[in-house]
Amino acid sequence: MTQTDNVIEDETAAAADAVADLGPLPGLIGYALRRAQIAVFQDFHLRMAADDIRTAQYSVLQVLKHNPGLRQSQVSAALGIKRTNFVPLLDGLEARGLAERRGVKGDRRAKGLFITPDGAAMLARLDVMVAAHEARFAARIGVAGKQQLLSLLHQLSERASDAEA
Amino acid sequence: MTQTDNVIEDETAAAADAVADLGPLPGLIGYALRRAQIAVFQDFHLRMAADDIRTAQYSVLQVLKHNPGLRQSQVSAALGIKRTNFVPLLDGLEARGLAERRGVKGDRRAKGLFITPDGAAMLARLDVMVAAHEARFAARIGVAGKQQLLSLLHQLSERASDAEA
DNA sequence: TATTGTTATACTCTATAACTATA
DNA sequence: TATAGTTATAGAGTATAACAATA
Repeated sequence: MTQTDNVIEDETAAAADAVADLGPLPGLIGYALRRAQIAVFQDFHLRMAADDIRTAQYSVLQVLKHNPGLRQSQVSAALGIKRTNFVPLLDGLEARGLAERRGVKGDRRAKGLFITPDGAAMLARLDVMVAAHEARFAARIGVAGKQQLLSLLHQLSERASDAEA
Repeated sequence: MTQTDNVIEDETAAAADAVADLGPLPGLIGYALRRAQIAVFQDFHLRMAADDIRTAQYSVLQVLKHNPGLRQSQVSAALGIKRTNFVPLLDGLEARGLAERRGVKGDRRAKGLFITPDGAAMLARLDVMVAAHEARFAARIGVAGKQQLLSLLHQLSERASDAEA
């Protein structure tokens, strides 16, 4: 019957551009950011699926490694995670023996967070995969391109000055 | 008594960098993308809050404007939204009189989507705010920086070639 | 049989209020 | 009275399975 020029059969991604006119969307920073983030995170999650680790969990392990004993609230704040949502996140890591809560001398309310030996071993393995993941995308834009990109992204996420509209 | 005025108690963002060592995270493309996307989308949502419009809704209105009569599945695919999740999204726009489903001649299963006059008027107003939003972030990185950024982001979200690892 | 739109459902992420035990 | 961690909960966003009508 109606045999339209149906080129791509990919249901979710990519097929987009060919089918419909997206208007001003591709020229918007936010739209391009979202698309790129989906592509990058998809690859990340695929590589981490075997170890059942998500981006937030990986980030927490990194912060614990670099800041042993930091208080729970400070860790969550450093990663932009609400302390209330951070509780079950850390529960999961602790239940798997990858992280640990310990008491803090001088303040019995607070808890200092630590990465366990098992967690450190896990993180070392993850870092290998993250390096491969990172290299994949760095290869697309080159070393100079990656530095340019990180610089631009950092400027976008910098706290807005009060002088701005 | 406790006069907690409208001063923003910045619990989540920004305070991060000073407190903790984030290790390799700031050097990762994915982490920088996520941070930038949060900053940009936060501004977008703040500006659109008064009109109760989200990014996905704005995107749909744009696609309907530029592709009147496109089938529902094609619109959702163009935006990377699963057709099953697209149903309630469009329901919302239709209930507000901003978009419309019409029958398609030749295929009584399909529905062609259209933006209504009210939707077009709404979109025109939104576009003014989106322009201001976009200008805010473009100002941070300059015109050349924005073009560089869009180019780099596009390269990252391009469909991976089979040649890649 | 396959496709279009739909319903139901579940899981993750994120956000708010309120509790506890300390300070 | 305020703070650190916690619980409960609700709302988005996103995922899969299955159905009815139609092709």
